[in-house]
Amino acid sequence: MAEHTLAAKLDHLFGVVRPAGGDEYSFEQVADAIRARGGPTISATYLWQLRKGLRDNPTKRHLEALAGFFGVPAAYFFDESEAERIDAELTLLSALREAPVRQIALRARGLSPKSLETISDMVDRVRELEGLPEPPADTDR
Amino acid sequence: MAEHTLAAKLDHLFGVVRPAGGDEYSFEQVADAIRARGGPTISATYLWQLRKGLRDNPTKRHLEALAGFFGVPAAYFFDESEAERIDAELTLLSALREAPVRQIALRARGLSPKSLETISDMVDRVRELEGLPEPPADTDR
DNA sequence: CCGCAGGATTCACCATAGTTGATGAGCCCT
DNA sequence: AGGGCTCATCAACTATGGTGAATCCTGCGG
Repeated sequence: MAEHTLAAKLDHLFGVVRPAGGDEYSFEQVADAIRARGGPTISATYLWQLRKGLRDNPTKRHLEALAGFFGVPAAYFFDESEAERIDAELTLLSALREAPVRQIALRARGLSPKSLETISDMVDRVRELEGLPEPPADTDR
Repeated sequence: MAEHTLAAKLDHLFGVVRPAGGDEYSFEQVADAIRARGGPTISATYLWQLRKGLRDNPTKRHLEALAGFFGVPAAYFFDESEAERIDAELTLLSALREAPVRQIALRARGLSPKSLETISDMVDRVRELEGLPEPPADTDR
């Protein structure tokens, strides 16, 4: 199930870390974003090849760029245990990449259970009102 | 002092991890040892180039092989500050382990900016009501 | 139905990661 | 004082990592 090939990991990342809206990043988008971050050039085609497993064995610089973009340490692509640890946090991590969400999470800490529940309900309600799909499952635990 | 180029790191490893006797491994010895361990082929010349900095940017497999031989995690060869920064982020996440907070963060994703702001305000208000101190600073940025 | 806009594939090609082979400087024998 | 070893360095060459342009899909507006 949990293939620990590079392709599988990348595929997983694509699935989990998404742009604000909802659908996965396109290869093109990722390529552009990486260039924009000051990373090395990387072609959309190549990203596709890596994800599909047609190419494994990218260079150090490209690994750095990928790790940087997806917000994981480079070790994610190497170490198995590290990868697992991070996987547990990943959905939450990508959610927290958006500043406002982050803001809310940080400040919600320490509130009484009752208040938290109220807020949680409110979020769900708004979600419903805005016609959003079911949220991704909490992978942890 | 601590150059954090790949070359410097490799050089350091050569200096520090030595065979039983005393003197450094030769490039040839390392190349052979890596092949013997079932790793990919790697030429002595190439090792030299890497150590001298004439080549940086090796492939994933070669990085794995080097890390394996010298007994360090592959992450060793990547930028430390970046890794630390991301690790800090991940640690922050485990601070947010409390299920309800987590729940809120996950489901707040994708909401309109306006809604997010409203919720954020609400959280602050409740926080105030419950007499909680100023929230912890956002370590990002 | 038609076109067309954006994305996934495909594939031939180019740049460079990585190799092979040669050169020469030390070092140890005898 | 010179042959034979080992090793670092250099200079072509090769293999493969990585790219760009063309092609195939798919959904969508007219």
